[in-house]
Amino acid sequence: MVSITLPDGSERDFDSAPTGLDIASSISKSLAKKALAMTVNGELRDLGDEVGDGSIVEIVTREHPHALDLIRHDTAHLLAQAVQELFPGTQVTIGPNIEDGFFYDFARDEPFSTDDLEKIEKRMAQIVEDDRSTRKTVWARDEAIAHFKDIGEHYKAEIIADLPEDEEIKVYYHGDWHDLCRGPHLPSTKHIGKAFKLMKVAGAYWRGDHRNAMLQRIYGTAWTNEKELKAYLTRLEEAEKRDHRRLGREMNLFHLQPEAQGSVFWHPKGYIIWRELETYIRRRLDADGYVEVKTPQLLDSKLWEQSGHWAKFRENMFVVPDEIPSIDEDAPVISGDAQLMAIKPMNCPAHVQIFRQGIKSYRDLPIRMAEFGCCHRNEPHGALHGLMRVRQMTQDDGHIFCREDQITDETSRFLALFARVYTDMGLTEISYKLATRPEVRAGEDETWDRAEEALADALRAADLDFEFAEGEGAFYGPKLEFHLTDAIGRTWQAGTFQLDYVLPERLDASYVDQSGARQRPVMLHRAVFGSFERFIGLVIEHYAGRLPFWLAPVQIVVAPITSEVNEYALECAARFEKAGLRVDTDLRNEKINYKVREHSHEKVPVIAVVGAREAEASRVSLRRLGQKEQEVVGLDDAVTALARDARPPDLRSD
RNA sequence: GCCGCAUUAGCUCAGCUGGUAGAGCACAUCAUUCGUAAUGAUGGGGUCAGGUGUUCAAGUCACCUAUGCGGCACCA
Repeated sequence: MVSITLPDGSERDFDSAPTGLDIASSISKSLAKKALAMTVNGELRDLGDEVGDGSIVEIVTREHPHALDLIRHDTAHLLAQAVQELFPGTQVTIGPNIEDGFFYDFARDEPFSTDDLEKIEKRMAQIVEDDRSTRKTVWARDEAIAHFKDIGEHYKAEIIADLPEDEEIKVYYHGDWHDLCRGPHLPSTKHIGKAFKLMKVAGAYWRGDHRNAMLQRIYGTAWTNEKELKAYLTRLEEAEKRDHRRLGREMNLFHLQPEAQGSVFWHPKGYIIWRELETYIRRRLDADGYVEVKTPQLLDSKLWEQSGHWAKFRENMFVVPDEIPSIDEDAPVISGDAQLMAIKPMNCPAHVQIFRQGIKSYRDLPIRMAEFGCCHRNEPHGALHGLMRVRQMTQDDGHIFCREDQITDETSRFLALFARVYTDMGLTEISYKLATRPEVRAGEDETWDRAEEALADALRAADLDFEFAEGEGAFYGPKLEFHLTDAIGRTWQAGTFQLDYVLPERLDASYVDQSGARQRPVMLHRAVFGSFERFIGLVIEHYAGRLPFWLAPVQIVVAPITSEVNEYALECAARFEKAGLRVDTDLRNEKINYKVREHSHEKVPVIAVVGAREAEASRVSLRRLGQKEQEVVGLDDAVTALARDARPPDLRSD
């Protein structure tokens, strides 16, 4: 007798160990039909698995939270199956689920075209129609390796060979087609449904290593029903509309061009956002005890050799010979024995140079040194992306030189600053990561233990949920990373906080302690925005271009209804401007509908419409972006109210 | 950097199997003075990313280069 407990607490008895399907059938016929898989004591399993006595079993149907993952993974198998039927000789590799879908990597000499995707989709639909049933088999390791080698699936054979010794080697059949897989899977292909779509083809390295062969990755999405699929596709379209590259052009904020790839041309309107952010963060830093500095753009390569950057990042630095180039056309421009300079890719070594001037006492610490430092990094072409990944960037950089016993306080202090700024910006969806020691690193393990623990403690003290990014720390110390997500779902690091014991050593920074002995300070690298470029990109996308009033490049447009009141419109604009507001007037001979439409598209927060009635009574009709209602108020009141609205968040007392 | 795709007017895009460029918006001019998301008419504007080749003939085919896009790798 085998006894099974259902989620509602009821028990069912079977003569012998039942399968999930047996259990579902014992409950109802319709449940057996709908069943996709089951959980046994909380673990997701195949419906065909036998269940032992005393287990708690839940039948998983399409409505179950696990269903979507199952469907997506089955769709990945479906894709692989269709590809191998249509393109014999193609090898399968891996095909995991990802956010909103899945991918599958294939090894094939010919690239897949967009037309191929359509063909593959059709074949996938056919296989679903065929309702091929799933069968799980367990293989002996050697047998499995030999088999996959035999059928020309060398990547699979490699995967099996690398599986842990105790791992069961499961091969799933969907009809005749089979694949190595951990499972579980749906009972048959028909359960996948129709709500899937292949999205794109891309290259990807085998095992994520650029030294390996490049495979062809097909991305797809799958949902439990077609309505969800449609909603997802709509979501993608909407996301595209808030892409900062598109809004940057539409709102005339900035542009990029081939002659300066990866470096931004900031237009007047875009640069207003920059300036507002800069003066804002400068006030925040001043208030938080930072001193601001400015350091050279071009520094001798010797300094970079000493700091360790030359060895690690030489390829990504812009290097300049310190000599006058030859004007003789036949002679090489650079003689070859010139001393090399590098355009700074970061500010830290320069800040250490300032720290090193004079003798520092333990009483001087911490020193919080800030710089809006313009850095250049020769990023690979394929990495460049709008404002998010550029070659010239300005960091809101800062380095805190402190004693080891001050690390915890300084970390907490930074987290508090960070929280204030991001709250002010309206950015709430932040993911926190603690990047720990990489394999290749400097420093003792004990030091790393202390450093990682200090950062983790500070995060916990600030009550922040975070995840570990194992092995992703810098070579000199662990990092806190603060990530934001862009319109198309990619995450970008914005702020960062890094502990560094190495650079002070390499660049010989020291202070004098209470006993008069020289000590190494700890260096904390930190940025709140990260870079102005990326941060502005993220802010634009976060607000879909509808920036908060204080950041809006043009805050008010005064639009007269007829030319009769142009004078009055100019007078209003002058008043707004005098109150420090950024205002435009639109005196064009156009209908008010036209003007409202256009400035709404430009995402101007307030349109002040004036006609004869307003001019008569010294009033303005205010229309806020996205609202139809208007508010007719006296000009004086409008000026006062809008000037109040325009205050940056840190200058508001109410 | 790697794989794939793209590059046509300021923007968004047509242009079938090669016969020598088209729309909408924008812009300019004129008319219109019209109360909250497009007034009408007229007009100007392109060495079809750059280069080389195939061809009687190339926006269209091939190759190279550049840039962009989607991924991958990288990211102090």
